[in-house]
Amino acid sequence: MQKPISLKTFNRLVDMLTIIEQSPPEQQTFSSNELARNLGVSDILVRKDLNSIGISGRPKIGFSRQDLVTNLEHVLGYSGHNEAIIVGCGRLGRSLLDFHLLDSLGISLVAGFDLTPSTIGRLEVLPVTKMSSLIRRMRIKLALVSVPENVAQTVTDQLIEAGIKVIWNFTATPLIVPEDIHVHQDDLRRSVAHIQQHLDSEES
Amino acid sequence: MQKPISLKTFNRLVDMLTIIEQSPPEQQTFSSNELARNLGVSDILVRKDLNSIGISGRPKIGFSRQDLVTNLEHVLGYSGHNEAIIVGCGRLGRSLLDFHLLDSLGISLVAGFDLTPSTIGRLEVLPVTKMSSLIRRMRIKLALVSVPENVAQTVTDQLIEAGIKVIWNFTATPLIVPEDIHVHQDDLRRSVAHIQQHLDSEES
DNA sequence: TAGATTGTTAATCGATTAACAATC
DNA sequence: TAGATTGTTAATCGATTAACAATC
Repeated sequence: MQKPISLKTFNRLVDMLTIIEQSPPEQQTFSSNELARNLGVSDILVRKDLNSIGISGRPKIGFSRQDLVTNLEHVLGYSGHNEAIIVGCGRLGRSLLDFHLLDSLGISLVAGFDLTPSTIGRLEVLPVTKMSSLIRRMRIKLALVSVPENVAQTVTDQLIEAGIKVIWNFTATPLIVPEDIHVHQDDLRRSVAHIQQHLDSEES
Repeated sequence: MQKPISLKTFNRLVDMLTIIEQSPPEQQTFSSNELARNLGVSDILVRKDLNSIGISGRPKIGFSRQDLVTNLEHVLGYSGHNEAIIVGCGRLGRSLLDFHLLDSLGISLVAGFDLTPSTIGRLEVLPVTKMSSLIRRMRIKLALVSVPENVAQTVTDQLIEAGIKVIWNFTATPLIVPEDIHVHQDDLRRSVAHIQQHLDSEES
């Protein structure tokens, strides 16, 4: 009966894994204090977070690298490799397709879909008419959506109908989906708003 | 003596503006309930958020579109247009350069920098040696950083030295900066982690 | 007026921190 | 042992919600 971890804790755990991966490989232990400094939070919070997913440290020593990496990767689901498709291959879609960072994080795009077929890099862009059958045939569960705003909901409905379970939405349109489907909203707009606010305060 | 708005409120305000912009232009008023449903939060919270930035509604009527748009744009800093540069024009950098969504959100990239000069679309990629002087000459305040992890901190130091005040960090390296510099961390890794977790739970 | 919707004050809930005991 | 670091329990803080009064 583990209680679910909060979004804030989850995000900090992702950041901790990043910090550890970027540390020199010979460093075998990390104190909560060291992680806390890098994260910009308190050491108590780091210990709480780690304890909550079953990682415990040793007094006077800290947390072992091995332990941290194994557990964090497990909890964060980094072990698996997932196939995905992308719908809408305009400018944004093309950027994402060409975006090998996704690869390195364990997501591989197997096909793109658009009204007009083409090829981008080594990836085929197929006509939307073939979308549903490919999703079914390859049992794809993840779709990136970067279509024009006015068709976002229609495309979403088709994706779900075909068996997609997780949607990464790069449009600004809030998508309406059934309970069991998860939408991850890209927050470029939020990012830009934050940045602009800081720039504004800079000028004044 | 306005008290500063919280990050969560800020994010909801961004989303509210998006919802309003996407609604049919003839819709002149919005009830807190309607906005709340679209945001997936309670109506009370929507009113609290709006009140906190000085927007008030009218009982039985709701909030006026005009009022919402004007105030939200002002608070969120959408009015201005900001120039930025990008350092590191590898795959990720190129995607960002070609990413006209940034334009539409009020950020225009004026130049890219890399070890080897080139041209991407209509944008010049200049050698890094010219970076500092251009930042000074054009009084650029915002830089997007998408360099290899191992030079991220060095590049950051140069940027700050040249007068950059806000850094949008697309590397995973946590950047160390003075108090008065703001770093906005891109959270692609967090996004991917969230998505993978949902995919994992789907499989079980 | 009656009904709908806003705004405010108090209550609740969850996340963070403080204090301190436990342990290597 | 003494010192450093973890882990736990209680206190604090902030954000959300509930209840209800105000108003068009």
